[in-house]
Amino acid sequence: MILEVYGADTSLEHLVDTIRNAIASRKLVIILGECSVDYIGRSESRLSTGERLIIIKQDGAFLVHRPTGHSPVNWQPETSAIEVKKSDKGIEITAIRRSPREIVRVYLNKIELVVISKLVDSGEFMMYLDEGELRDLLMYKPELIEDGLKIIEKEKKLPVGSIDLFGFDKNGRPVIIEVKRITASKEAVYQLYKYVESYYKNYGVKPRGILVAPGFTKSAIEALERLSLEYKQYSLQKLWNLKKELMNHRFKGRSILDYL
Amino acid sequence: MILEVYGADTSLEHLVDTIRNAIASRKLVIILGECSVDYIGRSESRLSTGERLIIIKQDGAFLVHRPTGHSPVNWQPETSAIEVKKSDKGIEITAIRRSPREIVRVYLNKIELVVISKLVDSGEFMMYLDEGELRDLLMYKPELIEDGLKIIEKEKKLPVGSIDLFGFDKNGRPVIIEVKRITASKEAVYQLYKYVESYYKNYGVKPRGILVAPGFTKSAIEALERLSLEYKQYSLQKLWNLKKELMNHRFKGRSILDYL
DNA sequence: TATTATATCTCGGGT
DNA sequence: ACCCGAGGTATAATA
Repeated sequence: MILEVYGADTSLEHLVDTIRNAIASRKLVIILGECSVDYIGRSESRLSTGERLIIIKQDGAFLVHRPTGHSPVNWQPETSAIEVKKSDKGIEITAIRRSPREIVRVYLNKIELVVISKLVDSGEFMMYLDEGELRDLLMYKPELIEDGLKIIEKEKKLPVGSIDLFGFDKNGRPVIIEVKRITASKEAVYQLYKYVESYYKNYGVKPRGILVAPGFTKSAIEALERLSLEYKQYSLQKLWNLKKELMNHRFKGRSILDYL
Repeated sequence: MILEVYGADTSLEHLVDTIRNAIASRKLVIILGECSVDYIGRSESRLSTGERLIIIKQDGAFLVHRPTGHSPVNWQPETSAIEVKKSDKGIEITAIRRSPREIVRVYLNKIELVVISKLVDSGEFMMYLDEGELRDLLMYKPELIEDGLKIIEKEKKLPVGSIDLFGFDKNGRPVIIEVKRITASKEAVYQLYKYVESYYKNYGVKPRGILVAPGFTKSAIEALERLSLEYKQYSLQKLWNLKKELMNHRFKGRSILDYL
């Protein structure tokens, strides 16, 4: 790992050069120092002086972090240019984004530490049980929602959007299913309602609408009852177990999950 | 600014102690090193080995950053405990959150740099022209939406949520206004529709619904027409000028904006 | 490029 | 503690 560390004793000129070169050669830059920050773009903001952590990532992502909180106070998700220049008081860094047109400018008046590095990271990131996977698992085992339910399509397109799962119940009545992976709020209910109405308008048959989630807010249940919609709670644990089971059942060397 | 810097030559035992103490005394910890990361909580993820930047903030916020991208690959917005222990290969850091129950565990097998600091940041952050401010400006100058419009209430509560602006047009017909500060999509239309329907049910009078935004997606305009709703485009620049104007008109030493 | 839906969304404000 | 809505949301998928 490349690693250079500069302290408060380094000359500003040298720091400016160092940071410029680091950005040009797509290195990671970490700065600890006192600064104020201006932002102009989709909105406008101004942050007065304080001690902060500034990070310029190897792809130009730009972050200004205060000492607390998960989120950066100012940032630039992707930059078209990052300008570094010496000002009379310290160093000015400007991170520019082309579309939407946005500018973050940091006025550093005290620099305590600059770290330059180059991280090598080819690690694989795997996330389990996102909404799509839940939907696929429920499609594979619709009896978890209701006995006799047959799912015939996922992500069925309607004029107003696409339905998570679509099928027919044991009486042959069409069923529209909306899946959520966290507690469903009334927003989810309106989403489902929208699909049910749209289906009704398009096909002339009133379908059942079922909201499937690990939990429901009170107002969601009220809305469901008011709109004559149904809901079914599922256990994340059960689906997780189902997934593990399916991962062990392989077909032609691939997990069954790949075929859903 | 407190500042301690430790390189790869520091003993693991000493690093463990240093990091533990830093966390206990609510300091900022920055680590550069090679690690893998596990996460279990609202979802589950696994990240295999690679070089990363780990940040533990003064309030316990925990971030693992890869060399690219705005967002951390793993994180904990707030922690109830952070445990640091020496393992056979390196250092293991576990960030625990109580509610929702979540755990992020980092297995560091190479540590290149540890920085401990304490940032002092009492700077004030001001964001201009968020949705609330736009709404207040439109309330002050409703003719920007329509001539003869009178706004009588903001954030009017309805069973299904609260209306941004409520008033009456020049013919005395009630008007429900939904304000967006970015291009409005069909979601915004459904939100407005929900309010219009709810008002109709509650008061027995069909109100007009106007979506006010700097722009509209094609499907938003389709939905508006289908649902007999109206829309009005505003110029962010115009509102920005109005704001600057109001900032200069002061009353009892305070900006007029404070009274809206 | 624009639009849509999701997110371990986060965060703040309300009840 | 839950619920709700806004966000400079970011991000990935899709048309």
